[in-house]
Amino acid sequence: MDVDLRKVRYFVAVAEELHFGRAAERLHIAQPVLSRQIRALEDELKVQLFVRTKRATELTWAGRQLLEDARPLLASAEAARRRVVRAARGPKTFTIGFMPGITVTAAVRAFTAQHPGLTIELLRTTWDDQVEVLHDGRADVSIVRLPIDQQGLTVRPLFDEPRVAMLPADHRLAGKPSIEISDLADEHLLQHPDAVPEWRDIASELRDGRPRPVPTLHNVEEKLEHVAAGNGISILPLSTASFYTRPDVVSVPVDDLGPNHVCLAWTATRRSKAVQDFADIAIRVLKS
Amino acid sequence: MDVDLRKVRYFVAVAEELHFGRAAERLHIAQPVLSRQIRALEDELKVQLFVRTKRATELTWAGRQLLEDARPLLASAEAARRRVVRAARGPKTFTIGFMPGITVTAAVRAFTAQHPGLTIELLRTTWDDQVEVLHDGRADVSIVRLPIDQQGLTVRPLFDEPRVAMLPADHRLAGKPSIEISDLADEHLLQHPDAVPEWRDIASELRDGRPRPVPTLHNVEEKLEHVAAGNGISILPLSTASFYTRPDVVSVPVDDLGPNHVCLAWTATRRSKAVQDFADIAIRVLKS
DNA sequence: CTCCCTGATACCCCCAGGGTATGACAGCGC
DNA sequence: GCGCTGTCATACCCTGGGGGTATCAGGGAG
Repeated sequence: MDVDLRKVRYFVAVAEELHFGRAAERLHIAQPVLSRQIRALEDELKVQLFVRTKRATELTWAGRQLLEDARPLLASAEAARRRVVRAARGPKTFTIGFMPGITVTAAVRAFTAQHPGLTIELLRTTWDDQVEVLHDGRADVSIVRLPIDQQGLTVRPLFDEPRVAMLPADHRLAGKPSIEISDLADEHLLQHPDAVPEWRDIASELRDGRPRPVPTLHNVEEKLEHVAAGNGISILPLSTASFYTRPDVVSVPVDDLGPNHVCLAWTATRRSKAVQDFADIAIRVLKS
Repeated sequence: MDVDLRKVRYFVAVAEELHFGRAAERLHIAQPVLSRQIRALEDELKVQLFVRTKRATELTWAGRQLLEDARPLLASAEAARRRVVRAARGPKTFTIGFMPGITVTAAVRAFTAQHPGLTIELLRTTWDDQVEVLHDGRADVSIVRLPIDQQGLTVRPLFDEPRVAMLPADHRLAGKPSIEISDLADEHLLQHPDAVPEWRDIASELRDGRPRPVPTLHNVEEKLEHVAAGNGISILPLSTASFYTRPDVVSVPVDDLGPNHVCLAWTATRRSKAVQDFADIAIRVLKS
């Protein structure tokens, strides 16, 4: 009748390892058990998932299809579970994720007025986990900065805001009224290249596409610390830049840098009146 | 570890019936078994899902949350299963749902050229099942006519097309160069009111909101048969209207009727290169 | 030809999911 | 107040399936 999620999880392990022994080890079960579970799954679906030749294991087309579907399925099961556990705590709570520098007060106020019985929680996110908190059920909605992986999410645009370059106070460009991206071509960018798509182009043009290693800096404070130390520069949305101020770092407008798109996102598979209401309010209140 | 989908299904039955006995009957299992399974689910999640007073069963907040998440979860499990079974058939097939009257040839051509190894199947849908085929895994993408329930789907607009009124050839308005919605206020509309949102307004204005019973007509042929018989009128997108022609039914443009929005939709939780590629091509080729 | 690597098979144990019979308790009718 | 009824929980049994270990079977490498 229903597929067994345990078997699906086992399947994913085998599909990823392409090796029953290693997969079994990873799952902390014995190899024969795993062989039998996979065979049981194949029997249930009446479909062959792997071609086992002696000496090699590989996926069939059906297996590829299942692998494609399995991960989101397991993820949404896990997210549902987390949401249920969370819901048990309060009469009803509603968690809003937000990136630092974004002001959600107005939307929260209006939403509270409309849902007096609801406990509203705020969850500060970073660029890395702004989407993750939705998938794992930690937040009901999240105010995100593009670009994000929109996979499995419903995303509604709220507003755009300009981005600025953060430079050490003693940098040669510090104090200029405005600069262009190409002025920064030789600088080391202290963030994931996806966060600043424009960078890829100038970087590959000017440096032959040799990407410099990107340090993993997960929050603004750390980035600014490195900027101040002269290890590189950072591109930030204006509101974030003006939220974190320190004397040894200055911000400079960049003429030809596209704006940062701020959106509201939530899990696409959920229909909840609260989520819908919040979306309506946020779009009305925050949309520029 | 993973939630058991069987238990979740059982939970949904109890949550819907709010009665263990009836739910058990619906599930074709004995009532004590169901009681025990629900309790096991509660223990697993370490959360109370129902408040059982003698004489009544109702949901806790956690239960409400689970009910909200459970149905999409079960649906996506079922859809994944169907897709896997389908994938077992061919080396790789890609199924495109479409509403009658929509020409997909151009997009399919371009897509075939890009994916020579892929077998492309076309699945004709109706207004009722255009979304269903996505949720149950019968199609990978579907070309839909709004309004639809966008729950769980990613929807990209393709183009708009005008809609016309289909009238019996001997109707008093037949042959007019164009009419307005209000001219049709007294007519019986032979389709689901959601399909023609403008209707609700004039219907409630002019007839005190008493909705006439809507016959369940699932395809265009049946609708036109009834139109010809004088049982009512129908609103159709222009391309559909010109696709089905018969001498005893005529089409008349309606000035103040909004256009029909044609979109491409697919399941939001899926990331597949094929789906993404088709979306890019369809938007490029079909977008007006 | 032999050895090793890898998945499959055989067999055991035990728990969980199915069943039936019955209990406990609230509300209602008389 | 007593008994009836409706409803969920408890007690107990049986079977199947998921976990384990020991071992087999077959292909490649040397």
